[in-house]
Amino acid sequence: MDSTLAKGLAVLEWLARAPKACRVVDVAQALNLPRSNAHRTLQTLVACGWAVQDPATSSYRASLRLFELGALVDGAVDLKSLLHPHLAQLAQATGETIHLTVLQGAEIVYLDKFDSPLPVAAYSRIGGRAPAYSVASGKAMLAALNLDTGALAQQLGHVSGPLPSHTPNTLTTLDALQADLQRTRSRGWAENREEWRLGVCGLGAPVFNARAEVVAAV
Amino acid sequence: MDSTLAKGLAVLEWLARAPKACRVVDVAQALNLPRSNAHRTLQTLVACGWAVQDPATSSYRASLRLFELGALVDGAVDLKSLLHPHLAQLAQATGETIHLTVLQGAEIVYLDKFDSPLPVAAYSRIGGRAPAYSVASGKAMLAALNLDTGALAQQLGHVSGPLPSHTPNTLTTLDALQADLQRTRSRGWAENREEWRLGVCGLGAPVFNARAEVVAAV
DNA sequence: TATAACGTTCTATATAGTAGAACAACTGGA
DNA sequence: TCCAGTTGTTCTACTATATAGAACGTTATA
Repeated sequence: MDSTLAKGLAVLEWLARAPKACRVVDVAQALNLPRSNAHRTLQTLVACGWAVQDPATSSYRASLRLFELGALVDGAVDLKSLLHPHLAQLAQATGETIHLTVLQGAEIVYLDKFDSPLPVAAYSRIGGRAPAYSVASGKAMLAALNLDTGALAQQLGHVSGPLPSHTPNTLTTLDALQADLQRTRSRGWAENREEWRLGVCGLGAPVFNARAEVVAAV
Repeated sequence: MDSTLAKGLAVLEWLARAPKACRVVDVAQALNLPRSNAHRTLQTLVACGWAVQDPATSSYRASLRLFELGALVDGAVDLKSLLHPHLAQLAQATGETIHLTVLQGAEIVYLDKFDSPLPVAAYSRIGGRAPAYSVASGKAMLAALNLDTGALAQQLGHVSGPLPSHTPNTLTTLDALQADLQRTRSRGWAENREEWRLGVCGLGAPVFNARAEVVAAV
């Protein structure tokens, strides 16, 4: 394991997640590095075009390279551009907020989004995450995977005890979740009745690829 | 300069740009690395969550982390703070005055500005406005919008007669403007040859968001 | 004006990555 | 079925390279 590379990636991620430009000391403190070390790592990121340094304040930000390459990541792009017009149509026809998500372990990641013209609290963001077992799209994918309880626990990284509760409606046991996933399979779509955010309900349906594998959800 | 980090970033970029999953030899050949070296770098990327390895073929792909962080860069900060360091760099590299503007109907608004060290008449200030059809950044955005003459007239709030003239060089007819916008599109950038203030020329380029919509100009 | 904080540079040291070989698993022909 | 070639992964000696700490000069702060 290249520790220098790991350190550089950690710095890059820190820069990307920082709400504003970071100075050398900020990075050094956040990642427990000597100042000289953080400085050299940042300079390397700048030299390689992954970060930019403000000449005035000499503070650093993630560059647009991250955004540029992120947009290129295969699968995300294909799926997204493929489904975009269909989702646009769906959004227009229903007037509801439409999400396109993929499953990543215990969480879903929002790939694409169409905001409803109705005034609804925006709790999601493209690139954002949410627990798969508490949102409709996540449950649609979990249901389509058709896992037994052991595999389901592994998928969610669950060891023991109740699942974290986000609202009074959250399903907090694997048994309750499995029953819900069973209903989802027989019904054909997933439901979220304020299990993640109070006041927010949703319907979810899985998206399959040519080999009938779940690749996303709407 | 951390060569290990630079190498790792190069591998990551290669993965992101690759149309399909890459094997160790692919990466090794592409970047002129020993196989063992490429292998360790890829393993580090996987361990840090920036790449995923297909268990079946043992080939590698960029993970969604790039997409996730890229979206963060795009959405978390406003246009001005996002572009500020890049514009600072551009200002320093060129020694010219740099403007960041957005289109508001018939006018552009200056969002950000870097003054040239050269003695140039300061005709603009942040928050100030100028007629879109007479400055380079405005024409860059108008060109990117790709409007027909009717829509262009509406955008500019134009009813009839010649457009207001600011210098002898100002384009005063919609036809002349349309021809200039057509040249702008094919050329890729906009030019202002003393059309707004005598003695002041400029180049303009549009700034697009993730959905390829014009959001600003430089 | 004095002091602290910070960005950057420098250097001795040892850690950590490098390159090459070796091994095992797999592929495709003959 | 056997053999040769390709590839993923592991191992090892070597040294190049990142590290940590101090030092320097500059910029904020009291």
